[in-house]
Amino acid sequence: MQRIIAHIDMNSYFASVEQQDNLAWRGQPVGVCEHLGGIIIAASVEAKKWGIKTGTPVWEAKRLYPKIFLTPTHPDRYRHYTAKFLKVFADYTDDLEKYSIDEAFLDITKICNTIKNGVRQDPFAEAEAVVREIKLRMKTEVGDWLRCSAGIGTNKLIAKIASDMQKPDGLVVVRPEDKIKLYDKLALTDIPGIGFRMERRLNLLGIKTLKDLRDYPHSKLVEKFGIPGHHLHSMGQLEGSWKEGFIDEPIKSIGHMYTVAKEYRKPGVLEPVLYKLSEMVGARLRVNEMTGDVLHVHVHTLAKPMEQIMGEDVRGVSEGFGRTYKNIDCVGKSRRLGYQIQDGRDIFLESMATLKSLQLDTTDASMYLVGVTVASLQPTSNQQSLFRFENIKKPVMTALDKVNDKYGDFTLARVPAFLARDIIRDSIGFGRMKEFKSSPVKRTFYGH
DNA sequence: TCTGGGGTCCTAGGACCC
DNA sequence: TCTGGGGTCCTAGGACCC
Repeated sequence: MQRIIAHIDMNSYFASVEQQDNLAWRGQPVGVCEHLGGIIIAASVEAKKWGIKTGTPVWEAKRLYPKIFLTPTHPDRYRHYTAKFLKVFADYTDDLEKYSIDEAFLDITKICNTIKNGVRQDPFAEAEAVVREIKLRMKTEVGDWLRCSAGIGTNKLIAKIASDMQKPDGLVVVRPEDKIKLYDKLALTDIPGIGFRMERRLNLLGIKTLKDLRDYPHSKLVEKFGIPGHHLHSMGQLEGSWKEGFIDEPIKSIGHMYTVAKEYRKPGVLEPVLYKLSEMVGARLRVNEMTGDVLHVHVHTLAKPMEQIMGEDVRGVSEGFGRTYKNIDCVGKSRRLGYQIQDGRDIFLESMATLKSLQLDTTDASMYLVGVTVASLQPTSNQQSLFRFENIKKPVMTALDKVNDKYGDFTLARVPAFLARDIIRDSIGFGRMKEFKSSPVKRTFYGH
């Protein structure tokens, strides 16, 4: 049987959902951002025509198109539509992999290899018909303003590359005999898995194009790169990505991070931020019915001036939004706790201990990002007795989760007394969304 | 005016055990 | 008292993805 994989990728997803739910914004430039001092994280098709794209600073977007509609993210709504389109996909195959919030792989091998009236059908023609039907159903059943681009190929790598070739609302079929043509069209970094750093390392070996990579000896790649050398080889052959197979993989870690806005960068700001992040992580652990025993805390400091890294090895230069970032100092520390953790308060106390052990100079106002992650997760169903004081804690947590689920995060919270003042006055900048709109629910905190 | 926040995988090197 | 090598676990951090 000819293996057939489809990759379906939503176009300008967050921005399209905002337009789907807001008629006045349809056909207009819309930008989604975390806060007005940050960057555009999703731009509508109309905004893209004005040169506004993911990664554009908000101030620049306003300069490019002053009347742009700006909105904060609405993760719940994006998840709502994702669940809807995954349900449509599930009508066509059991081998379905949600790859991210806006894209999925479908193994449609079975329904594409059919025999009608004794005649074997062309599996690629069948696949194209199936995906056209899916695209139509997306418009009628999921959201009439939502569009997606699809790619069809013999493996996940080709399907993903194909879906990227025609946007928006595209459909590209790559038959086995078309594979050779891809080598003339694609750059190294068009291959998912090859980024800025890997491209540079390949360039140093004289590998400048995808053809070069295809023709480079497998054994030499392994010699230079180890295990990733095997992945590079199969990417070069367009034979499959580093991840093949359709597995519903369990969640391995849950974390939150937050960038402290410039005007809030002052000594002592990290603790209340860490507290809020810890409670958010705890709430998600409870929703997912997971606990973990590894805690990771990390802090990023301000980017170094470019002149300081001139001539240095470019380690630490990171990529994103098609741009290369300046050097960023990151410190992080993981710790195995020796017990299972779930309660946000416990997470906070442990992460405070970790933060202290990092011995950062907290008078340094340049610290700007703090994150906390719980890893090495396992489902609570596997555990017998979870927590000390479970009989007291559980009803409290359940009640808190219920209220916050209905009225929004931190409507009700247990705040350690020494942080209460900072958080009530919102002197940490965690509530900058109020630049967009005021919350309909009065936020209430009580000391603990 | 000047860069988000959520993840996964992999490696290197140290600790520790046999 | 001194020494070998293999295996495993742990942590820090880089690279990459959307």
